Order: sequence, then structure tokens, then C-alpha cells
Amino acid sequence: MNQQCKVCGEPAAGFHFGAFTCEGCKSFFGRSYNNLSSISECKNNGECVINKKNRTSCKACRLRKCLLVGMSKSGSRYGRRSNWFKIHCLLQEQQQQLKGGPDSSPETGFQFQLGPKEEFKSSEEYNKSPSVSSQESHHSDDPWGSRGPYPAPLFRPPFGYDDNFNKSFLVESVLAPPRAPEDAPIDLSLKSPPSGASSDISVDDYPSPPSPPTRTTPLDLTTKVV
Amino acid sequence: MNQQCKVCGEPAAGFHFGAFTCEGCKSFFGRSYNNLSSISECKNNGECVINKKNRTSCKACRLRKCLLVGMSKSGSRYGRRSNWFKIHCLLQEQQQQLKGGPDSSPETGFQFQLGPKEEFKSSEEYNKSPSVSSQESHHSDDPWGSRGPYPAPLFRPPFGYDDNFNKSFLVESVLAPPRAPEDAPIDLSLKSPPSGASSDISVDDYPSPPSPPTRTTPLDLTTKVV
DNA sequence: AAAGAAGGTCACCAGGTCAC
DNA sequence: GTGACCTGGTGACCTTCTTT
Ligand SMILES: [Zn+2]
Ligand SMILES: [Zn+2]
Ligand SMILES: [Zn+2]
Ligand SMILES: [Zn+2]
Repeated sequence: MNQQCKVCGEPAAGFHFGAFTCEGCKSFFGRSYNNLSSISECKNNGECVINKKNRTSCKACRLRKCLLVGMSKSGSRYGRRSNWFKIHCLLQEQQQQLKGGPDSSPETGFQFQLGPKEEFKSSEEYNKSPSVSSQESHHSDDPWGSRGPYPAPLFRPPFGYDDNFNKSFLVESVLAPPRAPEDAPIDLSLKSPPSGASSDISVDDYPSPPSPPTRTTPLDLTTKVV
Repeated sequence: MNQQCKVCGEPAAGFHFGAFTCEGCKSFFGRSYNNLSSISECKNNGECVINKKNRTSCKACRLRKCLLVGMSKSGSRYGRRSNWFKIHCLLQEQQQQLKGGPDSSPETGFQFQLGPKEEFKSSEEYNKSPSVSSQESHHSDDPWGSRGPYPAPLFRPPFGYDDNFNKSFLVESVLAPPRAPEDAPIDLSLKSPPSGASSDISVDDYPSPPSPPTRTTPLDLTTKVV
């Protein structure tokens, strides 16, 4: 299994925070997440394309990429992955090779968790975002720690698969370049969501896993959203 | 690990911008790079030989040397050096002592990142490898060795080298020094400052770092799995 | 157990400082 | 302008703990 970091393209060290990443991006994400204020605005209008060599040059864009590929603190967990997961990884990898060449852009790299792109589910949801506060957000106590609400069948879809929370919420609100006038004072608003809830990032709770097996054909699993 | 500055020969302070250099050359390069205009043309026809004592006397030549030894803004590396790398350093050092005497010229000093020169030679071996040539572009990787998945043995070869590479590691590296596939262009455009380095030197890209022994087979991921 | 991820550690480096 | 010295960020390696 030879995955590449979905953020920068370097050989991946494992599945971290919801995506295959290298040690560097893993650490970076872990650090940044708790310290968003340390990230200064992109000087390139938020359009940097992250790769192995330049990944350290723009933290804002690196973080954005992390979120884009599905990383999230809450969407992580300990322990080994199910077979289901591994199998899918392989398949996906192969498929990708067929059409993209081994080195297809890290940009879209391996699409495990719903493609970042359209998954965005409009920003509308985001617009009303603060809504997050609704109520389920108090998941706080144990975002995931102890086996949450899952049935854990033999082949349960791997974690992080459906966690698209950050896609809609964080990515857009926070990192997406908010149309700032050039000299915008940065602020990069991603301080922390107003809505308290302490969740600087809230995850709506865990969407029921797409029941996997039983094949559906070309594993679609991705689209699901709830 | 006492390395010498590849630019001037003084004891190196570390690996900076892609090469082992002293503090001075590091700073010099960092400064000059953003300010090429400040460098005046060489008065000696671009033939100055840089050493510890005269390094400050001709900026043009000093900078040229920097580039020659592989320095580049994008070639910098962060974080700790991998064990694999360290071992390599030692070996190389030893080898060098055997044949060069402890005090071999700083000129050729330690060749880690293949000098942009003809270090290549063995690349032919590369070329004839059928599959590789096709599109193995993402092959590279350096002795810095970005690690793959964990339970990594003490000296884990970077990227896709097979696991029992470890065993033969010593032997191989000694007999067949690693050579990089050139995935990097290495143009090193500025052979000699055409006329004043004033013209921009585009050094965008960086000579691929040294690199580990080449692996031959295209990774057979199929076998492993599950 | 064994595998594998989160987190911690701290070797290392780009940059910035500021007496020369 | 130079380069010894600091500082904050990075990432290879390691430890702890969860999941298979
Ligand atoms: Zn990465
Ligand atoms: Zn950027
Ligand atoms: Zn030097
Ligand atoms: Zn000169």
C-alpha cells in the first residue's frame, strides 16, 4: 500500500485525521488546529498549490488543503483500520492508476472521502452556519472517544469517510479566501466560532455509515451526506 | 558528523538550502537570493575559487558556487534528519577517508546531493530500466527519507524500497552508491554569470537531492494487502 | 497479540537581529 | 555587508492507547 500524502504528495505515513498524509502534514494539522491564530494570511490570494517542496511556505493554504482533503480533528480515531477500508484503498488506488497515471495530481488524489469538490454542499448551509449550535453540537463530551454510536459491523466504513463537516463549514468560512480586498486585515477569522460550544469546530454527529458491502458496483460510498 | 561547507570549506553549520554550509554562506545565500541586483560582476572573469578566506571578496563567484553545489531556496528541508540519512553520511565519510585521506579537498567534499555534475553516470542503469522511465516521476526521494507507515525499523529506507532492504543496506550502499534519477532538471543555468549576475537567475528548482539506492521493481502492492 | 493512529519530543532549519 | 546567535516552525521518531 503505497499511498501519497493527499496534501502535499509526498509518500504518506498513514491515515491521519481522516486522510492519508505524510508525517509533516499530520503534525502540521495537529498543531495548527489548536492554534489557528498562528496562521497568517496567504500572500498569494489563497491560491497556492501545495506540493512537497513548497508546503511550508504558506500555512494558510496548507491548512486549507488539509481541510479540503477531509482532515478533521474530530474525525479521527485510534486503532487499526478495517479490512473494508484497506480493500477500498487498494481499489481506489488502482482505478486511479488506470486513468490518471501513477502520479495524477495530488490535487484530487485518492478520493476516499467524498470528493472535496462538490461535496461542499453549498454554502447555504454554511451561511446559516452558526446554526451549528443547534443542539447536537454538544457532542463535546466525547466526540468520538469511546466508541460512539456505531454499530460496528465487520466492515464498517472507515472513519472519516463521511465526515464532511469541515468541508462545508470550516473550509468555507474559515479558510476560503473571503473576498478580501487586497490589504484586508487578514484576521483570517478563523479564530473560533462564535457559538461557543467550545467546538471550534463542530461536527455534527456522526452520520450513519453507509452500509458498505454488498457491493453496489463501483463503490460509490462517497455520496452520502446527511 | 563533521561536514564542511560545500561552498567555502569551513566547517558546516548544517544543511542549508540544499547543501551543507557554514553560517556565513547560508546567510549570504539567503540574502543574495532576494537581492540579486546587489551583486556586482566578477572582476576576475568569473573564475574566482572560493575558500574560507576569500569568500567575501567576490559575491558573484560566491553565489555561483552556492548554486553549483545545489543550493536553492526551494531545496530547503526542515525537521530532523532521518536515520537513514545519517547512516549514509557516515558511510560516505568513511569511504572518503579510505581513498581520499582525511583531508580531501573541500572541493569535492562530501557529495550528498549529487553535485549537479556528472555524478550521474550510473543513471544509465536507470535509463535502461524499462518501466521506470515511463512515468516514474514520483520516484525520487532522498536519503532524507520520508517515512512510510510506521512500525518503521530503525533504518527505514525512504519510500518504496522494500522492507528487507534494510538488511542489505550496508552492503548495497557501499557498493552501489545511490544515484538519483533525474527527475529534476538541474539546469543550473548560471554556468558563469553571463554578465553580472544581475540578470535573474532563476533557480526555481532544485537538483534532486541525493537519493537512495534505486529500487528495481515497481512495487507490487498487490501481494501485500490483507 | 498485532496493527496503526494520536500526540509528544526535540533534532534541525529558515529568518531575523545586531555587534562588527 | 557579514556571520554568530536567537526564535519559532517543522517533521522523523517514539510513546501511549485504541481497534481489529
Ligand atoms: Zn504531506
Ligand atoms: Zn497561500
Ligand atoms: Zn561557507
Ligand atoms: Zn569572482
